[in-house]
Amino acid sequence: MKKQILIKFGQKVREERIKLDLSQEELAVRAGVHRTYVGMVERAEKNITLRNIERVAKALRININELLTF
Amino acid sequence: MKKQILIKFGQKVREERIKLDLSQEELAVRAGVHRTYVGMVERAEKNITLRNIERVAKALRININELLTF
DNA sequence: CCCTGTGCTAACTATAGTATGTAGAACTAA
DNA sequence: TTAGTTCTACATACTATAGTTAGCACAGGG
Repeated sequence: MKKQILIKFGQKVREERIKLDLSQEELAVRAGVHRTYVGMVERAEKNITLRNIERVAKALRININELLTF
Repeated sequence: MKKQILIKFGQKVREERIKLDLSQEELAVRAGVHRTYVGMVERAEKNITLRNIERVAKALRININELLTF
């Protein structure tokens, strides 16, 4: 794993999560995914799918294309 | 499958592919994915991952966030 | 000490992604 | 007509990996 695109995406997620002052677990609950999964995505250890990208974007209250703008 | 986000994404891919006058197979070769996979994505039968979204975007010569703008 | 947040591992199950083959539509040519 | 070509839909089936879950470690703040 650890591909550039995943690293950038993970950083963006973390950045937006911290802006909202959320813990990984809080974000996970909002997005309807598992606690450790958010950590894995932020650490670029998972190649997230489109449906989960959408869930995370909604949980972060930003547009999906904005979440993909690095 | 057949979630709204996948339908929109599939439509966008097809739209951009046709703009470039590419067949599904030509796009597949450019993106380094399988022939039938492009068809499945366009028909919203597959929940594409971020790395493949990037590959398809590059093959279509558009930005990844543009491909996620519906 | 707790308690919270995060990193990390390992194992599991669900599904993404690969590959082959069949069929049919639309076109081209003989 | 009939035959050949290209493109796409669709049905499996396989294998790789996404996504789930539990558990342990450790740091920082109460």
